[in-house]
Amino acid sequence: MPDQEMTAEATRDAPSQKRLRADAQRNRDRLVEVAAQMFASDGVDASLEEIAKRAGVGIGTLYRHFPTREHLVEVVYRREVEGLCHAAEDLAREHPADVALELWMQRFVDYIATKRGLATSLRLLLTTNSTLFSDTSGRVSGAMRSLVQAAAAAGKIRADVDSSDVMHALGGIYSAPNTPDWRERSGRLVKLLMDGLRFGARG
Amino acid sequence: MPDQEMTAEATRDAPSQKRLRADAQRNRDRLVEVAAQMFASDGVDASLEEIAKRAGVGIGTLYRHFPTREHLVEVVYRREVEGLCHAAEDLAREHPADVALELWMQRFVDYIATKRGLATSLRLLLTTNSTLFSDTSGRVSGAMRSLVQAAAAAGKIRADVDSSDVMHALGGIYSAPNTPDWRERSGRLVKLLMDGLRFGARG
DNA sequence: TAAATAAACGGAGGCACCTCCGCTTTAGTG
DNA sequence: CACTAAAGCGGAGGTGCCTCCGTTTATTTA
Repeated sequence: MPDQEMTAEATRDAPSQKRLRADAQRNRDRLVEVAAQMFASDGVDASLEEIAKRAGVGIGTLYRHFPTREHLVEVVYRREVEGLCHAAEDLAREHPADVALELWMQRFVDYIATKRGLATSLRLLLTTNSTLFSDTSGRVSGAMRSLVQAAAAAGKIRADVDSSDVMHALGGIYSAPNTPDWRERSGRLVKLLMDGLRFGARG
Repeated sequence: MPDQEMTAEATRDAPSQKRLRADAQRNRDRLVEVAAQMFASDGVDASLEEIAKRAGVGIGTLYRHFPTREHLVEVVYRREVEGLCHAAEDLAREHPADVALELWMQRFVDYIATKRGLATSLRLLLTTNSTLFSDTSGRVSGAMRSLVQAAAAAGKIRADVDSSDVMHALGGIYSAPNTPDWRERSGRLVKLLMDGLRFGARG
């Protein structure tokens, strides 16, 4: 068996599959956009009919583009990761290396917040569609690595740390309970971590 | 935190929780009975309304007893395991040790068949409610162990095998694809295994 | 045995899911 | 442009989920 299922390949902005008609593309984009908001605010069980309505399309259109809820979740998730990785590049361009790293980590917290919301649905996806996990976690840690290395090379943070250590330090965010003050606590954790990283930097 | 959630404790026939009113107990039993059949034939996504109807109760009654689909699945699953373990004792009493073992393994195949049907829903349960898994897998392998040891002691099968090896041999059944002829193939596997076990027995 | 009360019942109703197919729009072609 | 085939749209409708609450029934008490 050459490839098993071909679940939801097209990441959309790369026209890898087939050129969509302009209106179809527009609708699809809006759906993903709205779904991302809804999933973030209401959890993955957000009503698909509501998503369709807010995107200004019929429920049929939603289902044509995303045959199951999981398809939609996957696309949103990939988009989230994509955004996170892009942000790393942009931040690196526009800020001093250590600031870029800090801002990115704050953004990472947002990302985790989304991911927690998606958790239940993702659990299913990640066991089924295991490439999804390796794909994305690889990309994310890659982004972090380049930020850390850049900051270290610029002397903005100490040189004796490995990006995987930093990643590991952020791990605390995952395991922390989902309390209402989770967001603030995580923010403080990032600041603290940055202090630790800056301490003893040569720059 | 002493105990986390207390999900669906009462296994029913042990009045561990609270004495139910006679009619309530009757309805509950019927629901579980019907659900077991329906899950087996239609998969875990069987319609709950249909289950209620066939059990001759209203949908409200079903939901009072089992607030979520998962609760119902869990009870059915536990009941399945219970039955399997009881069967081990009964068979051991009524048949020569090796025959008992063989019959039980055939029954084990049926059990797996159910479990596969339940797989999707169970996956969720088994990650959430981890005691469920350790509970049941312990009980099952315990039942198998006593059958194997009895047969070995009686000289009906060779003595140089461990029950965990037999368990492991049955593992092939799990991983085998879910083809239509799965049942027959599994049946033959059991026979084959028994031949292997009997070979060289002193009895 | 009759009355009182707590427990259980059941199904209507509201909401979400998803399919199906007649209608509309787009992107080519002459 | 006008025309047409293909692509896309959308929402009605059938089904299942789950809650809520007025009605029924088992059990207790007198």
